[in-house]
Amino acid sequence: MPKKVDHEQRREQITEALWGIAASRGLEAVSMREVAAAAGMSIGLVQHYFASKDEMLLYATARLRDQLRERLGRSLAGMGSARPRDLVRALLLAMLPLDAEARTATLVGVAVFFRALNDETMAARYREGRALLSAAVAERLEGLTADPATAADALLALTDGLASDLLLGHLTADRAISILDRQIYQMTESSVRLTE
Amino acid sequence: MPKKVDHEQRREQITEALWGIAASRGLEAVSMREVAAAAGMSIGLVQHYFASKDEMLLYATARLRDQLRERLGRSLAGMGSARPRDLVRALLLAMLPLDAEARTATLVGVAVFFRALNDETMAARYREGRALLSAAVAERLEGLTADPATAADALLALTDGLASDLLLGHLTADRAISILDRQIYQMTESSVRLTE
DNA sequence: TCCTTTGCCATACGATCATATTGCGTCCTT
DNA sequence: AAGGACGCAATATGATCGTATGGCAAAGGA
Repeated sequence: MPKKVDHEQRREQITEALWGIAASRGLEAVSMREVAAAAGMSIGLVQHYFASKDEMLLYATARLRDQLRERLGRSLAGMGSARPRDLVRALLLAMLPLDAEARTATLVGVAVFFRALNDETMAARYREGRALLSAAVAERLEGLTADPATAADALLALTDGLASDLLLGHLTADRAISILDRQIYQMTESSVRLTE
Repeated sequence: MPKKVDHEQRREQITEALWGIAASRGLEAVSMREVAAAAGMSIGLVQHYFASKDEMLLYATARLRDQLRERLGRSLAGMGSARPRDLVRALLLAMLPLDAEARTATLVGVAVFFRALNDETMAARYREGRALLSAAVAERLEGLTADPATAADALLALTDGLASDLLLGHLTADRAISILDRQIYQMTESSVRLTE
């Protein structure tokens, strides 16, 4: 067998170029030519590692999910003994575009969401990930509120909305975090009130 | 002067065709050719009423804002004497994709939001409308909660998130409404508790 | 009645896209 | 060392895009 090249590494390299374009100029600006140029490759090379643009996008979104999982894991790491309420807070904060990396990820995520609206395959994948996320939050709300599943959906919806406002600059980071904190507090607080 | 044609009506007709395409196949599927075909016109005719695609999109988004305003007004009509809490509820419900017309409007709105992420002109327009909306909600929360402006932003963010979940089918209409109701209740209720 | 203005259409143009094709070094295997 | 598989590039192909252009029918003021 001839020259050995790490396919996975190449694919990842291409994917990062793709994310850069998607974050700065939108997913609609992503073309084979642009990606190749951003990755410093020829178009043919990109084609060599991804048979089609769809395959490339599919791979990129799968890696995005991996990255979110990593981010969430990192966020929870080292606070295993914290109160469940703080774990929920960490999870939700990790989903907000509060630093450059998270902003890129969020922008790409929005682009994927947008495409999913007219692509049932992507929509199914999106719903699946969403359900997992909802379950993860609900799990940590167990005992803190009367209806953890509903509370989790509400918190996730709020987080999504806050993320949109942050992306557009309608809210500042401080303000978004403050809103989220207040909400988490109210939800867990009121349940205590209800169950007393 | 020669033949008289209602320009505004033509433009509106074209705009509705554009919305149909944007709602069913995304804003990226909107092209002069597609719009012309959907409106049953020639490409040249569309060009005759909109000098460029950008001008067409600009008009379409402006009309979208008008339509939202109408919808909100309609929703508030006839309940002038209702409790402020119910007015807020009506406002927020009117922003959710709960019927076909609202779904189309929401889809187009998402498409506009998405484009605004990489288009500062559109972003500015979006933020402006958002601020107006936030003020309208906050105004009706006056006296019901400690910090009406923040509460309004929180409710709008939640509504946006719920709308996304509804579009993708992650939440049912009943569930989204229930979450929104609970949130409105908690916000006004808890403030009473805080201010007592 | 004629002529200018307008509504409208058909088509052309250049750019950009995804993708297919072709070719050439280069390295591993035998 | 020879040959085939692979990494990679250059270019061709056909589709689709926004927009420009030229022409024709009709209508209303002169």
